Amino acid sequence: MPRQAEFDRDNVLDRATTVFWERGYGKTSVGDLVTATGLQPGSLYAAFGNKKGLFLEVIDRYNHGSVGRINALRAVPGRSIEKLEGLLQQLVEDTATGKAERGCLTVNALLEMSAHDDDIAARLHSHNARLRKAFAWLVKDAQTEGDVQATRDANELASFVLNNLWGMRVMCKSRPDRASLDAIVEGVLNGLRGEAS
Amino acid sequence: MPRQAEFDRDNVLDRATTVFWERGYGKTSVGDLVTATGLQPGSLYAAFGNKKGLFLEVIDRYNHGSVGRINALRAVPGRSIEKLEGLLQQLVEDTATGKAERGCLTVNALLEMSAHDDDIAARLHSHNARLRKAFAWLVKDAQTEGDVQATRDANELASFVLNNLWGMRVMCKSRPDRASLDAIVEGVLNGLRGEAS
DNA sequence: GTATTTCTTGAATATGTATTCAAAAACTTG
DNA sequence: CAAGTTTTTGAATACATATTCAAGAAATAC
Repeated sequence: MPRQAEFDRDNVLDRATTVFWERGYGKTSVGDLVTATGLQPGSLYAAFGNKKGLFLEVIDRYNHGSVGRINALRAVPGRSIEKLEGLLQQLVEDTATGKAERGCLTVNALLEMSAHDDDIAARLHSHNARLRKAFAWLVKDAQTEGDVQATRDANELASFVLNNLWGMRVMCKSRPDRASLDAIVEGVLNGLRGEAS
Repeated sequence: MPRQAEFDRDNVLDRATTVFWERGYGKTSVGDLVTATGLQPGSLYAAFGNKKGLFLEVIDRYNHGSVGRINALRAVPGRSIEKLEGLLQQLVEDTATGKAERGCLTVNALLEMSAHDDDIAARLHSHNARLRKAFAWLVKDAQTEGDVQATRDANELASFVLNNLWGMRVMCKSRPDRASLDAIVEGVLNGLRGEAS
């Protein structure tokens, strides 16, 4: 068993993630990936097949991380509605300070690629389904704790939450004022609590 | 005053809009625009400067239409909250049936281009400001009609509405189920009505 | 130390792109 | 009809791109 690869796959994927995140799929050239990862074209293609293969692995990792963070949050002690609120407020904070200006890799990729590449679209759809399921569990927790109306389906409420998260992933591109972002969080919480009309 | 241009500028812009909307800015080649508009490269460049100039004119027109529709809605008789609900439900309908799969040209462009081109980014930001202002007027109407809590700023509530519209412009790419979309509308209306915690 | 297998290198390939420009065509005015 | 001006044409330009591949380098096994 001679000579093993020199590079660290995780490290390469991290660097590739940054580039794809900042530039998008289409505007990221293989040359950009070569300089960012330190791998020559030949090595990149040997390891990941092609640009698309590398991208698929990047978004898989990204989604795995996102879903993992939600699930980890569930395990932490505390009221679930406050965890949800904390999540939203963290995004507000990052958006208001410009830290979240790159947006969400998944959302960016969905808008850029879903109409052009069925493989990438399918992957992103399954990622979204997984993320929504994770949120649905958190919402369900909040329902049993009495902080969210229990009469409505947790999956659908999770869609409402996700809808606002994604909206903010759009809004972050135009540097919104904090008051508006706070109003969004308030709106989401009111919507979850909501009395039927 | 010799020879006037043969093509109809509005017609050309309409066709260009369709192409940019379906393919995005980056994946739309000048060749695509040539076949879609029927104009040869030279004529296109004479009329619009370059690809970016044409795109800017396209998104200007698009925003003008969006804002115009909201303002026109205000002039129609009826309760403003019902107009808002109708707007949301129309988007739900189009999203559920796949008619809105192209998403929103402005949102698509914002995510694709804002990090890459300052001119386009600036234009889109001012478009967004105009759209939010139009929504704020509609929300303000609903406040004076007593259907939306009057204690909160109309601009901020408009941001909450817009946030959900934009979320749906992301969601439409993954063909969401109707129940989730309905839940979003319900959540928005609850959020607007909202009792302070 | 040698043989063997794998990784690495980076130039070459083939394709696609935005943009320009000189020549031809077409319309208007006198 | 003739002169003048502008539009239209489409091939040429200059550049960027994803991917391949043959040669060289490096590590293991015996």
